[in-house]
Amino acid sequence: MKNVFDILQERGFIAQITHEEEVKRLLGEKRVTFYIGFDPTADSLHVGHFLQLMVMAHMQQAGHRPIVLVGGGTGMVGDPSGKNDMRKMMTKDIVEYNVNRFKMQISKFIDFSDDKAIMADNADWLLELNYVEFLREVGVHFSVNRMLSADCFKTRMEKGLTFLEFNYMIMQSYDFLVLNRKYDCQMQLGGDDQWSNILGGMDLIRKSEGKSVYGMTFTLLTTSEGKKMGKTESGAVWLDAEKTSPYEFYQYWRNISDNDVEKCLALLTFLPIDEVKRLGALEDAGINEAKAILAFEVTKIVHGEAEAFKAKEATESIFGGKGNSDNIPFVEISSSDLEAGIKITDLVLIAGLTTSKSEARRAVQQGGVLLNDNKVSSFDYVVRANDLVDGQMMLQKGKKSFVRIKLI
RNA sequence: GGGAGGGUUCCCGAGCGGCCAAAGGGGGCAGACUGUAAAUCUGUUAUCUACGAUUUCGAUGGUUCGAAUCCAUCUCCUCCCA
Repeated sequence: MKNVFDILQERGFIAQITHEEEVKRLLGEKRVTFYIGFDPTADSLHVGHFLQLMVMAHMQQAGHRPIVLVGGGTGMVGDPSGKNDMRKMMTKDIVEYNVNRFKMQISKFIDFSDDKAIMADNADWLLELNYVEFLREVGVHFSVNRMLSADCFKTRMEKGLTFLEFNYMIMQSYDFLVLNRKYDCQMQLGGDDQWSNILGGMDLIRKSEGKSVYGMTFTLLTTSEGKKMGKTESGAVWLDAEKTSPYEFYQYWRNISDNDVEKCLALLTFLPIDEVKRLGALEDAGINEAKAILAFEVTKIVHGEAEAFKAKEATESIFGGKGNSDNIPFVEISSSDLEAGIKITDLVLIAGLTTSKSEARRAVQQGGVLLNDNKVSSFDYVVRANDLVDGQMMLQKGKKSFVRIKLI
């Protein structure tokens, strides 16, 4: 059986690693307990978290034991790494709410049965710390000079850094120590922006326990243009179906840039690496087809096969003229409203294709709104019952946004 | 604690009494070209009961016929000194 380290490496996950040889040996030898932390900065996981979950899944498949650490405590402070400005402080209630959402979502991806994985929340130990005791036990081991020279504080040295945030690194380091004592956790993994924080924890464990532990970071999901992946005009791409529908989710990957196809296939799907390479090397129509596979596979992992299939069918129906149009997202309007006549701008707004009537109006003026495949020529147009085709209407804005209008 | 500078529309950043819904850039959206890609070009980018009206320039109150622009108080941020 292949060492999971090699798998992660050939798929392009690994960015930095503390002791390559030791880690590789360790992972090949025995069951290793490792952890990744997730701070509850929002009420849903997003694509960046998904990458971390994929790593966990690979590790778990190789027989190692993941600890999912939810940051109910660290979330109260906020990680300054790589941030230009201080995050807004979240209230306790929001943090708690988000923590619960995270726990629910994560349990869909990781198998927690039979002690195969552990869920922990650092609120359990961070919130009740005694300040002076903590300083004496943990604080002594940190050199402020060294911390300040850490890369993750660089940008903040210019713009200002509060003591609150400065402590984040120490809290995260302490997490590692606690998990090491409690579960014999030997590795911390994370996004590459977590490198400094991970090193902090390793140092702390070495100094206070005299034990060697390891750290590994993963490449951040960026587009070939260097932007963070998983952002759209309407915000992040969420894993929560309520916040980003499976169809939208599918579409995001279907529209990915040519240059990013191979990377995404390797990182975000379980397709064999040879297949990934083959698909990534395709050109023209081929690479376009590879995107369909990518979209399907990723959607399948996140939302399940049935939803992935629906998204695919909807897509084929819209863009390929075949397939089942029943799966295209829809909104419902009442037949009495339709009887009275609905202005096209209102309909566009109801359908969620724009966020204001002004925007809807502009879209119509620019020739960007189509009703049942016909360009709507005037924003004064009133939609009536005779616009129904087979009892419904297809409303389109631009080239890619489609919504069915159904009657209730 | 003292001093200096600053908070402008999604973001950056001009404006410093009327010509300001506010230059320019980025981003977004739409159109052309395409492969639901990238690049490029064009238009557009507060809201609405829309040739007009309403709300926006950290907050509140004031001066003025009229304020993003002036004054007062508050608040937050950055820098320098302690």
